[in-house]
Amino acid sequence: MAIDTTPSALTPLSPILEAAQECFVEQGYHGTSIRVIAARAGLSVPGLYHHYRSKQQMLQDLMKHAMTSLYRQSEDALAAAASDPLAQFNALVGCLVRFHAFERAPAFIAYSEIRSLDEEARREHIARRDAQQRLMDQVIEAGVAAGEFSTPHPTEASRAIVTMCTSVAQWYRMDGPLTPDELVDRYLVIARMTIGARG
Amino acid sequence: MAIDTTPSALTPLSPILEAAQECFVEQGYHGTSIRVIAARAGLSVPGLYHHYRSKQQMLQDLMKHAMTSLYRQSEDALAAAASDPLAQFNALVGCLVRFHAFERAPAFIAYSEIRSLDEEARREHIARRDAQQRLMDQVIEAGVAAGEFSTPHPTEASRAIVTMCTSVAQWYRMDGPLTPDELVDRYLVIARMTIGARG
Amino acid sequence: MAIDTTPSALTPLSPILEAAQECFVEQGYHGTSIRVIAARAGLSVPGLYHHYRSKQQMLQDLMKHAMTSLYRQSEDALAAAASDPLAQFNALVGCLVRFHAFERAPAFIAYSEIRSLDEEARREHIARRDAQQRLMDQVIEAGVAAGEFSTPHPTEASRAIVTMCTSVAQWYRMDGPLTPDELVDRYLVIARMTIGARG
Amino acid sequence: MAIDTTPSALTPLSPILEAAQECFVEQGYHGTSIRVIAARAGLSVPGLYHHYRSKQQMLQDLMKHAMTSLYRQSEDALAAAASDPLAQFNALVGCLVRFHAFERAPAFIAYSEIRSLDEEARREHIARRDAQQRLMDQVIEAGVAAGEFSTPHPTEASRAIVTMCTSVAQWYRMDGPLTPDELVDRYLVIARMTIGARG
DNA sequence: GATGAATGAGAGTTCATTCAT
DNA sequence: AATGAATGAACTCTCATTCAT
Repeated sequence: MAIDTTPSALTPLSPILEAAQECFVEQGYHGTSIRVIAARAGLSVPGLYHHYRSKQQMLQDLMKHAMTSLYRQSEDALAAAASDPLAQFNALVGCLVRFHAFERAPAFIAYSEIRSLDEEARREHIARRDAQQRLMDQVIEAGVAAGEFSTPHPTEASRAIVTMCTSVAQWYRMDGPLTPDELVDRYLVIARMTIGARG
Repeated sequence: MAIDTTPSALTPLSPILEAAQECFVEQGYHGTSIRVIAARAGLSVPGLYHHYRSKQQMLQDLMKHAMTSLYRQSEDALAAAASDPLAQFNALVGCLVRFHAFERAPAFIAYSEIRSLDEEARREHIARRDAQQRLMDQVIEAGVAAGEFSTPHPTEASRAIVTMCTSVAQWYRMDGPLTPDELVDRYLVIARMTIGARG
Repeated sequence: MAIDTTPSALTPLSPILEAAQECFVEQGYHGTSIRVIAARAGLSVPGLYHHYRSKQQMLQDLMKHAMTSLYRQSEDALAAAASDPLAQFNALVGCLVRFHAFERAPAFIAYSEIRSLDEEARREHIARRDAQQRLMDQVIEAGVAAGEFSTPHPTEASRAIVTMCTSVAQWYRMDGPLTPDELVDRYLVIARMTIGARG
Repeated sequence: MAIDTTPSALTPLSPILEAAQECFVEQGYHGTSIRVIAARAGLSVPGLYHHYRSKQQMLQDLMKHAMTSLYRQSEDALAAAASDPLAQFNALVGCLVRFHAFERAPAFIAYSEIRSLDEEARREHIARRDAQQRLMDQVIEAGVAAGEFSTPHPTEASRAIVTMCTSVAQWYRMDGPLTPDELVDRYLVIARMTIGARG
């Protein structure tokens, strides 16, 4: 089974957002000061404010960028795969694992800084997260309906699988013992067992 | 299969730590000020310092309390269960799910505030977390060695299972659609499939 | 005619408000930084915030203190005077002149920083200012009704008289050529002519 | 007595100064940022600096323009009037009232932002203000010397009358209950009473 | 055992101003 | 003539922490 592990071509961030992203990963949103973001980006503080209205704005831009990127990649992966449930499942799990392995920083922030978002942005973010979860829910439901998957608890299994993929962002290192391809292969095997995929 | 879902008897926290815990869950360590902890605990700020050396101290106490509680409960659950791999696995997964369902706040902090710990405390915390992970690793390895579990990737499966249990702390509500017993039942089913437990 | 020019016993301000008041007079509200208030009061910046919620709060306290003091003194002066229109008029003008001569700083701020007040405080302040103006309006109306005052334009005369008294705060110096008694005497003469008081 | 209430033909301000003037009236000099002036004038910030050296420069230009306009109008009004004291007094008071009614913004700034001027500009401004006051002083002194005015305190009366005229800028509205002509008429009556003009 | 008062340091943000283009 | 981008300094305000009482 040939799996495309080409690094996902995430549209690049501005140097400022890149700096903010690194800081948020390392210290968290509230643990990061505007001053260290500016220093990391090689600008003065007002130089930074020339481009972004506030620290909160940077966080919102980062979160939106991460979630829409993941969603788009997921849609693309599903569209490119065969339409049978197992192929769809493989495509989606592969996409999730790759995203969280290759794009660790945005992926990490996307679920660790939800509470740091202002109310409205938080609502929007959660809506995006739920839409992302629904992609997996639907693929699994389709597989169960087709008799391809045998899990008795599709909803919980769906959540469990998304969670295990998401958590890759917390520990995976490209220079660690597992190549990206190996990582994806193993997670596909595990995920298929979790839902009781045939074969 | 009778599963004990008695709320785990976690040794109670001081009112101050209880207040700090709630704040850390809602706003994060860096997003929480000493003043709001004091207010929540019904004390003055110096009153709080009379009991705890610093905000960092509170975090360390909370993290240690959470991790040692979980570890002790895990040991107890394993000791109380039959010694065959499946029983041990069931006991450990059940313990994890229950802990993260009943003790959401400490469980949530235990993995969301790692980076907020001072260096030494962080090292200790990570050591505890790894020890906790090793419990699952060992149970799964034993099952695989005994031919009871069929997963080809025990290490990754172990991590995946711990992760799915841990994530319960993020969404489970006692007043939601699933009773604790149902929750544990379903996660046991899913986890056993994930490792390919026999039967 | 014996006029009591005892310095009005304005309830004293806290050292912080005293400092803020001086700064606001010299530099204006927006031209005054919290730091210079703190320095003038002999405190650190947070020391100042321990007592007052914000710079705006200091301004509001000062404005309210000034306006209520003036109003109370006006009421007292009117109550202590004979009830005939001229006596009432003399009492009120004398009170106004004395207040703006002795309490130059609060008096000056009370009309120079209205636009610096937050919306609600501004509404309240204007209500107090209007109530103060109404005291003069009523005294003059009574004198006109009684045939004691002959001005054909009581409303405008009332405003003009209050204004001329108010403006004393802008130039009068206790160590200047006019003693307070002389000042009051002259303004009484002028004000009585303005409304065409009999005799 | 025919009073000319033609709106005083103040030489027009540049759009930038016009914008600055409005801002200074609404927020004060220190409460106004260069950015909001630029926005109001429909220019970029550097575009604004192309025309004016600094915010202080704008203020100085505005203040000088206001004071010289008022002085020139006063001279013109005095020159156009008959030479007897009452006619001169009427002309000057009428001019003052009209200026402060028609040119509220410059008039308001001219006395509310004195302390915001740099030292040298402040000295010049105060000299202009004193010269303006002297016009009134002289007219009143002449009337007293001629036995036309009976005030025993010409200096204070002069200040009081200028103040009452000046304060028109703070409250008069062209769309309010008083037409400009009525306003001028009433203030003339009041002012003449204040100095005890004959007849 | 508890608190009102205080503080140095630093938070996010905006200031007036300049410069390369 | 005009602007996007940049900056040092300063803004209001809050931080974690301490100390005299």
